[in-house]
Amino acid sequence: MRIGQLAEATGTTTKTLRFYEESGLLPPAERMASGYRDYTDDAVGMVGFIHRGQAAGLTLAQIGQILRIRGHGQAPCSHVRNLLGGRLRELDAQIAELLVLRETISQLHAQAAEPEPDTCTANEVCRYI
Amino acid sequence: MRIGQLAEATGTTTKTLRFYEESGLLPPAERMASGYRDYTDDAVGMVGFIHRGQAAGLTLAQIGQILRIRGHGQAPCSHVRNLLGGRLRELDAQIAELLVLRETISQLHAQAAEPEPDTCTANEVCRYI
DNA sequence: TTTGACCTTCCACTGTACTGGAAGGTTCAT
DNA sequence: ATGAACCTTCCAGTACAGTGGAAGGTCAAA
Repeated sequence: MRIGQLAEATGTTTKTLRFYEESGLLPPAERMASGYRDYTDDAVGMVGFIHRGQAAGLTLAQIGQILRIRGHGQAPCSHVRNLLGGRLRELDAQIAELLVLRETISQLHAQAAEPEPDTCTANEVCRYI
Repeated sequence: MRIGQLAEATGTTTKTLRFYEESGLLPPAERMASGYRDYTDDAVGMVGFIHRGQAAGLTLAQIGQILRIRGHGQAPCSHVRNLLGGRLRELDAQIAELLVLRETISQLHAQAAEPEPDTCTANEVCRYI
Protein backbone atom coordinates (compact mmCIF):
# COMPACT_ATOMS: atom_id res chain seq x y z
CA MET A 1 0.00 0.00 0.00
CA ARG A 2 1.34 3.41 -0.91
CA ILE A 3 1.33 6.34 1.48
CA GLY A 4 -1.64 8.05 -0.14
CA GLN A 5 -3.75 4.93 0.21
CA LEU A 6 -2.78 4.54 3.85
CA ALA A 7 -3.67 8.18 4.43
CA GLU A 8 -7.04 7.63 2.76
CA ALA A 9 -7.67 4.42 4.73
CA THR A 10 -6.90 6.07 8.07
CA GLY A 11 -8.38 9.49 7.46
CA THR A 12 -5.16 11.47 7.67
CA THR A 13 -2.63 13.04 5.28
CA THR A 14 0.59 11.84 3.72
CA LYS A 15 2.39 14.72 5.41
CA THR A 16 1.24 13.49 8.79
CA LEU A 17 2.23 9.89 8.09
CA ARG A 18 5.76 10.93 7.12
CA PHE A 19 5.84 13.06 10.25
CA TYR A 20 4.85 10.02 12.36
CA GLU A 21 7.61 7.97 10.79
CA GLU A 22 10.17 10.70 11.37
CA SER A 23 8.99 11.00 14.99
CA GLY A 24 9.48 7.28 15.57
CA LEU A 25 5.79 6.49 15.96
CA LEU A 26 5.65 4.34 12.86
CA PRO A 27 8.56 2.07 11.95
CA PRO A 28 10.33 3.11 8.72
CA ALA A 29 8.27 1.73 5.87
CA GLU A 30 9.66 -0.71 3.33
CA ARG A 31 10.38 0.88 -0.05
CA MET A 32 9.34 -0.14 -3.54
CA ALA A 33 11.87 -0.14 -6.38
CA SER A 34 10.80 3.40 -7.14
CA GLY A 35 11.60 4.60 -3.62
CA TYR A 36 7.92 4.92 -2.70
CA ARG A 37 6.96 3.78 0.80
CA ASP A 38 5.20 0.40 0.80
CA TYR A 39 3.00 -0.23 3.83
CA THR A 40 1.60 -3.52 5.10
CA ASP A 41 -1.87 -3.81 6.62
CA ASP A 42 -0.36 -3.54 10.11
CA ALA A 43 0.18 0.12 9.43
CA VAL A 44 -3.57 0.74 9.29
CA GLY A 45 -3.89 -0.73 12.79
CA MET A 46 -1.01 1.36 14.10
CA VAL A 47 -2.35 4.61 12.72
CA GLY A 48 -5.77 3.70 14.14
CA PHE A 49 -4.10 3.13 17.49
CA ILE A 50 -2.40 6.52 17.28
CA HIS A 51 -5.78 8.15 16.71
CA ARG A 52 -7.46 6.28 19.57
CA GLY A 53 -4.54 7.15 21.82
CA GLN A 54 -4.89 10.80 20.92
CA ALA A 55 -8.63 10.62 21.58
CA ALA A 56 -7.71 9.28 25.02
CA GLY A 57 -5.60 12.39 25.57
CA LEU A 58 -2.20 10.71 25.30
CA THR A 59 0.63 12.67 23.69
CA LEU A 60 2.35 11.37 20.58
CA ALA A 61 5.43 10.75 22.72
CA GLN A 62 3.44 8.46 25.02
CA ILE A 63 1.76 6.69 22.12
CA GLY A 64 5.19 6.22 20.58
CA GLN A 65 6.42 4.51 23.77
CA ILE A 66 3.57 2.00 23.64
CA LEU A 67 4.08 1.38 19.94
CA ARG A 68 7.78 0.76 20.42
CA ILE A 69 7.21 -1.63 23.33
CA ARG A 70 4.77 -3.52 21.12
CA GLY A 71 7.27 -3.36 18.28
CA HIS A 72 9.79 -5.18 20.48
CA GLY A 73 7.28 -8.02 20.78
CA GLN A 74 6.25 -7.26 24.36
CA ALA A 75 2.73 -6.66 25.62
CA PRO A 76 2.55 -3.02 26.77
CA CYS A 77 -0.36 -3.66 29.17
CA SER A 78 1.11 -2.52 32.47
CA HIS A 79 2.72 0.46 30.80
CA VAL A 80 -0.59 1.40 29.23
CA ARG A 81 -2.33 1.04 32.56
CA ASN A 82 0.19 3.37 34.19
CA LEU A 83 -0.18 5.93 31.44
CA LEU A 84 -3.97 5.83 31.71
CA GLY A 85 -3.78 6.16 35.49
CA GLY A 86 -1.52 9.16 35.20
CA ARG A 87 -3.75 10.70 32.58
CA LEU A 88 -6.74 10.22 34.85
CA ARG A 89 -5.04 12.08 37.69
CA GLU A 90 -4.04 14.89 35.32
CA LEU A 91 -7.59 15.13 34.03
CA ASP A 92 -9.04 15.34 37.52
CA ALA A 93 -6.63 18.12 38.41
CA GLN A 94 -7.34 19.93 35.16
CA ILE A 95 -11.10 19.68 35.56
CA ALA A 96 -10.92 20.94 39.15
CA GLU A 97 -8.81 23.89 38.01
CA LEU A 98 -11.18 24.77 35.21
CA LEU A 99 -14.17 24.64 37.54
CA VAL A 100 -12.51 27.14 39.87
CA LEU A 101 -11.62 29.32 36.90
CA ARG A 102 -15.18 29.10 35.61
CA GLU A 103 -16.46 30.37 38.98
CA THR A 104 -14.03 33.27 38.93
CA ILE A 105 -14.85 34.30 35.40
CA SER A 106 -18.55 33.88 35.97
CA GLN A 107 -18.35 36.35 38.85
CA LEU A 108 -16.24 38.82 36.87
CA HIS A 109 -18.69 38.56 34.00
CA ALA A 110 -21.66 39.21 36.27
CA GLN A 111 -19.91 42.23 37.79
CA ALA A 112 -19.22 43.61 34.33
CA ALA A 113 -22.96 43.62 33.62
CA GLU A 114 -23.40 47.29 34.54
CA PRO A 115 -22.64 49.20 31.36
CA GLU A 116 -19.76 51.69 31.28
CA PRO A 117 -19.61 52.64 34.94
CA ASP A 118 -18.40 56.08 36.02
CA THR A 119 -16.72 54.39 38.91
CA CYS A 120 -13.61 53.58 36.87
CA THR A 121 -10.59 55.29 38.33
CA ALA A 122 -7.99 56.64 35.97
CA ASN A 123 -5.10 54.66 37.42
CA GLU A 124 -6.55 51.20 37.04
CA VAL A 125 -6.82 49.38 33.74
CA CYS A 126 -10.15 47.72 34.31
CA ARG A 127 -12.43 47.60 37.33
CA TYR A 128 -13.45 44.06 36.49
CA ILE A 129 -10.10 42.41 36.08
CA MET B 1 11.99 52.62 37.95
CA ARG B 2 14.36 50.33 36.09
CA ILE B 3 13.29 47.08 34.49
CA GLY B 4 14.77 44.88 37.22
CA GLN B 5 12.82 46.76 39.88
CA LEU B 6 9.60 46.48 37.91
CA ALA B 7 10.24 42.76 37.50
CA GLU B 8 10.81 42.43 41.23
CA ALA B 9 7.71 44.48 42.06
CA THR B 10 5.48 42.42 39.81
CA GLY B 11 6.98 38.99 40.38
CA THR B 12 8.22 38.41 36.86
CA THR B 13 11.49 38.60 34.91
CA THR B 14 13.16 41.33 32.88
CA LYS B 15 13.07 38.99 29.88
CA THR B 16 9.32 38.71 30.14
CA LEU B 17 8.82 42.47 30.49
CA ARG B 18 10.84 43.16 27.34
CA PHE B 19 8.81 40.43 25.63
CA TYR B 20 5.58 42.17 26.71
CA GLU B 21 6.83 45.47 25.31
CA GLU B 22 7.86 43.84 22.04
CA SER B 23 4.45 42.16 21.83
CA GLY B 24 2.64 45.48 22.24
CA LEU B 25 1.21 44.68 25.67
CA LEU B 26 3.19 47.37 27.43
CA PRO B 27 3.79 50.74 25.74
CA PRO B 28 7.46 51.37 24.91
CA ALA B 29 9.10 52.59 28.10
CA GLU B 30 10.79 55.96 28.38
CA ARG B 31 14.57 55.77 28.38
CA MET B 32 17.14 57.25 30.77
CA ALA B 33 20.24 58.99 29.41
CA SER B 34 22.02 55.63 29.64
CA GLY B 35 19.44 53.94 27.42
CA TYR B 36 17.94 52.01 30.33
CA ARG B 37 14.16 51.67 30.36
CA ASP B 38 12.53 54.01 32.89
CA TYR B 39 9.10 52.89 34.07
CA THR B 40 6.44 54.92 35.84
CA ASP B 41 4.22 53.45 38.54
CA ASP B 42 1.48 52.83 35.95
CA ALA B 43 3.56 49.97 34.64
CA VAL B 44 3.11 48.05 37.90
CA GLY B 45 -0.66 48.26 37.46
CA MET B 46 -0.46 47.17 33.84
CA VAL B 47 1.70 44.16 34.59
CA GLY B 48 -0.64 43.27 37.45
CA PHE B 49 -3.52 43.50 35.03
CA ILE B 50 -1.72 41.21 32.61
CA HIS B 51 -1.31 38.63 35.37
CA ARG B 52 -4.93 38.87 36.48
CA GLY B 53 -6.05 38.58 32.88
CA GLN B 54 -3.95 35.46 32.46
CA ALA B 55 -5.40 34.04 35.67
CA ALA B 56 -8.81 34.63 34.10
CA GLY B 57 -7.70 32.53 31.15
CA LEU B 58 -7.36 35.35 28.63
CA THR B 59 -4.59 35.13 26.05
CA LEU B 60 -1.89 37.78 25.89
CA ALA B 61 -3.42 38.92 22.59
CA GLN B 62 -6.77 39.56 24.28
CA ILE B 63 -5.16 41.28 27.23
CA GLY B 64 -3.23 43.42 24.77
CA GLN B 65 -6.46 44.52 23.11
CA ILE B 66 -7.89 45.69 26.43
CA LEU B 67 -4.67 47.46 27.33
CA ARG B 68 -4.55 49.27 24.01
CA ILE B 69 -8.20 50.34 24.24
CA ARG B 70 -7.42 51.71 27.71
CA GLY B 71 -4.28 53.30 26.32
CA HIS B 72 -6.41 55.25 23.84
CA GLY B 73 -8.29 56.73 26.80
CA GLN B 74 -11.44 54.66 26.35
CA ALA B 75 -13.11 52.47 28.95
CA PRO B 76 -12.80 48.88 27.72
CA CYS B 77 -15.83 47.68 29.75
CA SER B 78 -18.07 46.28 27.05
CA HIS B 79 -15.11 44.73 25.28
CA VAL B 80 -14.04 43.09 28.53
CA ARG B 81 -17.55 41.83 29.13
CA ASN B 82 -17.63 40.28 25.67
CA LEU B 83 -14.27 38.63 26.19
CA LEU B 84 -15.34 37.23 29.54
CA GLY B 85 -18.59 35.95 28.06
CA GLY B 86 -16.74 34.23 25.26
CA ARG B 87 -14.25 32.76 27.69
CA LEU B 88 -17.11 31.43 29.80
CA ARG B 89 -18.61 29.62 26.83
CA GLU B 90 -15.23 28.20 25.90
CA LEU B 91 -14.70 27.00 29.45
CA ASP B 92 -18.07 25.29 29.59
CA ALA B 93 -17.34 23.48 26.34
CA GLN B 94 -13.86 22.56 27.51
CA ILE B 95 -15.09 21.24 30.86
CA ALA B 96 -17.83 19.19 29.19
CA GLU B 97 -15.27 17.69 26.82
CA LEU B 98 -12.89 16.82 29.61
CA LEU B 99 -15.66 15.15 31.60
CA VAL B 100 -16.48 12.92 28.65
CA LEU B 101 -12.80 12.15 28.18
CA ARG B 102 -12.47 11.37 31.88
CA GLU B 103 -15.28 8.83 31.60
CA THR B 104 -13.66 7.19 28.58
CA ILE B 105 -10.25 6.97 30.20
CA SER B 106 -11.68 5.79 33.47
CA GLN B 107 -13.32 2.87 31.67
CA LEU B 108 -10.19 2.02 29.72
CA HIS B 109 -8.19 2.14 32.93
CA ALA B 110 -10.61 -0.20 34.69
CA GLN B 111 -10.50 -2.62 31.76
CA ALA B 112 -6.72 -2.61 31.86
CA ALA B 113 -6.81 -3.84 35.47
CA GLU B 114 -6.37 -7.51 34.54
CA PRO B 115 -2.62 -8.02 34.35
CA GLU B 116 -1.05 -9.13 31.06
CA PRO B 117 -4.01 -10.97 29.52
CA ASP B 118 -3.45 -13.81 27.10
CA THR B 119 -6.34 -12.47 25.11
CA CYS B 120 -4.13 -10.03 23.20
CA THR B 121 -4.17 -10.83 19.52
CA ALA B 122 -1.00 -10.39 17.54
CA ASN B 123 -2.44 -7.98 15.02
CA GLU B 124 -3.69 -5.34 17.41
CA VAL B 125 -1.46 -2.92 19.24
CA CYS B 126 -3.29 -2.85 22.52
CA ARG B 127 -6.53 -4.46 23.64
CA TYR B 128 -7.29 -1.47 25.83
CA ILE B 129 -6.84 1.36 23.41
C1' DT C 1 40.69 50.80 39.03
C1' DT C 2 38.42 46.98 38.95
C1' DT C 3 34.72 44.06 40.30
C1' DG C 4 29.97 42.90 40.22
C1' DA C 5 25.37 43.87 39.39
C1' DC C 6 22.65 45.67 36.23
C1' DC C 7 21.26 47.04 31.65
C1' DT C 8 21.14 46.88 26.14
C1' DT C 9 20.22 44.33 21.53
C1' DC C 10 19.94 40.34 18.73
C1' DC C 11 19.36 35.62 17.52
C1' DA C 12 17.91 31.21 18.48
C1' DC C 13 15.39 27.81 20.95
C1' DT C 14 11.70 25.36 23.96
C1' DG C 15 7.33 21.89 23.25
C1' DT C 16 3.31 20.05 20.57
C1' DA C 17 1.48 18.36 16.38
C1' DC C 18 1.57 19.25 12.47
C1' DT C 19 1.39 22.17 7.66
C1' DG C 20 3.18 24.54 3.36
C1' DG C 21 5.95 24.76 -0.41
C1' DA C 22 9.86 24.06 -3.57
C1' DA C 23 12.32 21.07 -6.66
C1' DG C 24 12.44 16.95 -8.57
C1' DG C 25 11.34 11.60 -9.65
C1' DT C 26 7.53 7.84 -10.96
C1' DT C 27 3.50 5.85 -12.89
C1' DC C 28 -0.37 5.56 -15.80
C1' DA C 29 -3.71 6.97 -19.20
C1' DT C 30 -4.47 9.24 -23.40
C1' DA D 1 4.88 12.23 -25.72
C1' DT D 2 2.76 14.66 -22.53
C1' DG D 3 -0.13 15.69 -18.69
C1' DA D 4 -2.09 14.49 -14.31
C1' DA D 5 -1.65 12.38 -10.15
C1' DC D 6 1.26 10.57 -7.21
C1' DC D 7 5.62 10.13 -4.77
C1' DT D 8 10.46 11.79 -2.78
C1' DT D 9 13.48 14.99 0.23
C1' DC D 10 14.46 19.16 2.55
C1' DC D 11 13.64 23.59 4.61
C1' DA D 12 10.72 26.59 6.95
C1' DG D 13 6.70 28.13 9.44
C1' DT D 14 2.30 27.89 12.46
C1' DA D 15 0.44 29.17 17.61
C1' DC D 16 1.61 30.21 22.47
C1' DA D 17 4.28 32.39 26.05
C1' DG D 18 8.15 32.87 26.98
C1' DT D 19 13.57 31.29 27.91
C1' DG D 20 18.72 31.11 27.06
C1' DG D 21 22.81 33.02 25.82
C1' DA D 22 26.30 36.00 23.57
C1' DA D 23 28.48 40.43 23.14
C1' DG D 24 28.73 44.60 24.89
C1' DG D 25 27.42 49.26 27.66
C1' DT D 26 26.55 51.59 32.57
C1' DC D 27 26.86 52.47 37.34
C1' DA D 28 28.07 52.21 42.31
C1' DA D 29 31.06 50.51 45.79
C1' DA D 30 35.62 48.83 47.56
